[in-house]
Amino acid sequence: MARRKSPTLTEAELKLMDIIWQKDQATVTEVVAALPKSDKLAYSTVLTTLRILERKGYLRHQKEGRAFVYEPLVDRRGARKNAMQYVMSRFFDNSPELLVLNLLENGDIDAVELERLKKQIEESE
Amino acid sequence: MARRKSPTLTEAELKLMDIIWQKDQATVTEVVAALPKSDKLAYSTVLTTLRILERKGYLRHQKEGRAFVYEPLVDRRGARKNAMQYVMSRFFDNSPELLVLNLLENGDIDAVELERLKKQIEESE
DNA sequence: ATCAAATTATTAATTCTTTAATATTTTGAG
DNA sequence: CTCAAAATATTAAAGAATTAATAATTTGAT
Repeated sequence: MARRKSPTLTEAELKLMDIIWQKDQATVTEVVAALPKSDKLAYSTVLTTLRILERKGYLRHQKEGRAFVYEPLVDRRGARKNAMQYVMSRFFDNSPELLVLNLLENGDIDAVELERLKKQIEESE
Repeated sequence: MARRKSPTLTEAELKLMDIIWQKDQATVTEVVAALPKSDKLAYSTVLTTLRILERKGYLRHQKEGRAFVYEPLVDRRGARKNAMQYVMSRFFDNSPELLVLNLLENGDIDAVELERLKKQIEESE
């Protein structure tokens, strides 16, 4: 038997999604151009990965003029939610409270941020 | 060229880590026995995956009596931290505050939990 | 000391990911 | 209409993950 599809976006996939989110929509050529020169990819590489993203339901494309224009079906907000949902279910027993508690315990949030958070909580009540 | 190693624990890996965390340490046979009958795995499958986990630095083993006993090098707390670190860096611009804000906005945390959280924040100040 | 049971090691098949070379198709320019 | 450039499609190689069959080794019991 073989492995299951990755439940979350992989590194390479995420890099391309970042570009498309930032530009709203993009052709293959535009994505290639937008890659940081530190890690350029071949046109065909980008095309293949965009296809995978389409198969996974993160993108769709339509012919516009001569080229395919890719646009997100899942926006950044949605991807964030997916990622959090996964981590929450697999590491934090589906408890957002436990997750936040862990952040607090690990000292990942400094005093200033804590104050701001408290205010945010009060507002959202 | 080829893909990079998964930065986080994969599904199959996580399932086995869950068992070992829960038991503190375990032989291959014990892990196999502890698998839920809904998704049993062959002895050799478990062995292979434990080897991978060892290669990744999540486990180590030592011969104890006749069998290898595997024990965690990364505990649940550490794995949680790894997972959060990854999500935070890749989806939340390294901002734990942004992450928590998203949880609040998405309504993932109910009123009772919010109260409790506020108290926790006050305590940790 | 030998044998069978338990355990580990080897090997392998399948799928996904990542990368990219090359082939084919489309289309704008002349 | 023809041709070259641009774009897409095909193909593929190699690493990683997932699963497992089978081979080799170890060891406790008799």
